[in-house]
Amino acid sequence: MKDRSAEIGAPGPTLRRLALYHHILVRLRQGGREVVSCTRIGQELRLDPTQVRKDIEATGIVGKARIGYDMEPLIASIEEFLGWDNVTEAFLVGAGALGTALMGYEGFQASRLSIVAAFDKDPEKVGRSVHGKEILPLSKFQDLARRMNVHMGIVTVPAASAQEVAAMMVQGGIRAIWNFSPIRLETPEEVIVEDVRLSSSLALLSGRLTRRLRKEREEGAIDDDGNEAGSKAGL
Amino acid sequence: MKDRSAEIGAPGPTLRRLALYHHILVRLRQGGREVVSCTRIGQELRLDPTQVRKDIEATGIVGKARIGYDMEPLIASIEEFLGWDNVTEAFLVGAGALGTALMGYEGFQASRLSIVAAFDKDPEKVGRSVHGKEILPLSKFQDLARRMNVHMGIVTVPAASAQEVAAMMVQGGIRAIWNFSPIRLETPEEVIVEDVRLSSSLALLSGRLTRRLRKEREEGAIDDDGNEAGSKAGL
DNA sequence: TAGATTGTTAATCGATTAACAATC
DNA sequence: TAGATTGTTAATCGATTAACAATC
Repeated sequence: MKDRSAEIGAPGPTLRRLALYHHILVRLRQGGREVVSCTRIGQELRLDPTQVRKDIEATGIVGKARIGYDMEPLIASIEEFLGWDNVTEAFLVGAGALGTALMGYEGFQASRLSIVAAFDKDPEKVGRSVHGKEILPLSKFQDLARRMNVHMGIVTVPAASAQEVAAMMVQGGIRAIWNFSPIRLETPEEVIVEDVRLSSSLALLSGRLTRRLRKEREEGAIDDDGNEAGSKAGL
Repeated sequence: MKDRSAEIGAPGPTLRRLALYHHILVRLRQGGREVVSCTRIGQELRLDPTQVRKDIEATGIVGKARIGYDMEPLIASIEEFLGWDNVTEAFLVGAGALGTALMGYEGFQASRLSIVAAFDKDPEKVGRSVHGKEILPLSKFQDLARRMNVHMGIVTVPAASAQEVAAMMVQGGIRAIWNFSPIRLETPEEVIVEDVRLSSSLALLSGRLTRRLRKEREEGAIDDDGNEAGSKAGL
């Protein structure tokens, strides 16, 4: 009865891990490997083999007991499940540092993401070309998105304009938004939003680092004449 | 007895959300607001107020029943908890598209992250300057990191060299690594690693988008002479 | 055959959400 | 005072991990 509507097909953590498996499998295939077990994949990523199995099961493929999975069908199955079997075309809005980087990023080959156009509201930027693609004015977004049947939008504008850009994307028929801004986008439920929150990621890292360093400083400061009192037996 | 060692102070989700709260609070403060309740923060982010309260509680601050929290101490408390009360200096390795973008990224002001130097192994890049900072050769990393007491490293090199770079960082005394490569870094347990997996994030988005579009196409294809049979009452 | 691995069900774990007394 | 909100404990939920039969 409950339909969160975000949960299509598989839970988020599974989708995310499948991308990691894919990366490893492609590497193993290059090394000439033709079969692979969940145990093996789990070793590479330090994940529980049962978890790997469940994730792979979600893609619908069946393996062979005692052997594992045939490499080619497994990779194909993951690619189909992630939509990486065909090119996904996307429009990017916000040709700043981050947007420009994404346009030139080499890491999207596996996913076959193709950023086919970039838009910016800054007249200074419009007309310039980034990684071989001309930056277009925002006014052309909606018409082009519909005509070219582009369903994915990438938001790399500052927080202040992100909501406005998202609304425009929805108007242009965009169905999935990759959001690099730090705000929560309000969108109709038929639109899928995935947030990349760099500041949250950094918060985790800096929060833990700070606490660790503070703690060590405190421990080291018990004795203040150079002896590091709090440290465990030196390794 | 169990010490996962990653769980210092607060669970990951809490740290991540605190960054979101911080962003909203700063905005509300700019608007002149002097107190704020968890209910209010929750509304902005569509989060359960109880969850917001628990997260805030983790920072150690106490509020006032019926009122909420005083804005200034609350922001200060979050900043202290995340280590955002002081500048964190970081070294970045890999001056490609992504690395360059991070160096010029405007979104790090709140966290007071300062990327003080960038390194690259490509002699072509070494010596050039990016956003006002000269790119240095990898060979200088360890010595500089120790001399300047830099504890955070940012990895924006391709997968193939990421492990090698991480090892070098550890050797240079780096204690926290922000990893943008798609591989799992092997590091001693005193090093904190936070992965930003763009391909996993994209997998989630493209996987769901693909399944949704495929499903709609199937539904729409029941009747193939132009009537969109599967669609719900048009809005 | 022996044993590693799949497929699947059950138990555990941790995070989220609900409930409610205390309070200003 | 009334009622919104904090602080805190209990219940729920979903994801991870463990257990184990089937199998090649």
